[in-house]
Amino acid sequence: MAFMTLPTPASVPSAARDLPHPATAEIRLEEVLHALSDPMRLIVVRNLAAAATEVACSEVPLPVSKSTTTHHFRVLREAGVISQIYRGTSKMNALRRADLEALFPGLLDRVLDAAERQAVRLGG
Amino acid sequence: MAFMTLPTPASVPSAARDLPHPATAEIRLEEVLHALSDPMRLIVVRNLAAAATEVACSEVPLPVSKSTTTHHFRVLREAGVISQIYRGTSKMNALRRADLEALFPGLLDRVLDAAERQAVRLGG
DNA sequence: GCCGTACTACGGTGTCTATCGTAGAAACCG
DNA sequence: CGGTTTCTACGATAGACACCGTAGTACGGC
Repeated sequence: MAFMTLPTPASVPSAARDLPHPATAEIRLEEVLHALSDPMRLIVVRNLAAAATEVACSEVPLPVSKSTTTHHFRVLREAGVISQIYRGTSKMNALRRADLEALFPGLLDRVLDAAERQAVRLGG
Repeated sequence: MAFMTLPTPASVPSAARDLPHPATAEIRLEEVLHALSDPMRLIVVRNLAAAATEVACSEVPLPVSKSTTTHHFRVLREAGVISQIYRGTSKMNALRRADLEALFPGLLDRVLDAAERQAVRLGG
């Protein structure tokens, strides 16, 4: 079993672990809405929308445990709302803005605006 | 207890059974999104949006039982998405367009458009 | 090689929910 | 009044889900 010390051939990408993302055509409106209907996940999405660059999971403070945070990020990824890639020990997250815009024009922006308005309305 | 046969004074509305609706300020984005994230309820909302007038529960054909249909209409009402009033033996339903538009401008229209696009995309 | 950081997988728990069938209330029609 | 239609309330069930803690993996730095 000599492959254990192989010098990482070109066919093997740098990231050992690949995360499954739905293709754009596989994204379903019901699942997107469900993903966005949880308060914790809405916080995550608003944070990602406000950030200029990609954001690590740990950079989004949620009032739940680490494992629950992981769970919410996975729900968002599996619904097609965010993309995730490993970068070092971190997992970077970004909104799939272009994909969502192509499928559901204006939807994400309206949800973000609605969330902002509600946040202001309820104790800004 | 003479009120049993009172001739319906002005203070008593014609409908004996009153349905609880959330006030506009009580409507929450998370609950609206959750209400819209179910396929059956999305069918209902699209039907109501397409109809010119108010629609009875029985006029929206869903592939589920009668009691399940009742359940879905109640979820939509309690989330603030629709209004319901009894009219004879029927219960009439209508979208709370103005309330939703005031709270979350453009949201409902974007969801309806997204649902339409997805329906076309997935088997016209 | 060892340690710290970041995230995950697993197993468990309590709650919610989508579904059904049955039985029944409320209003209209004859 | 009796029958029909429309919707509901109840009880039950199976599955989903939000949450936790523990244990473990992968990576980077020393």
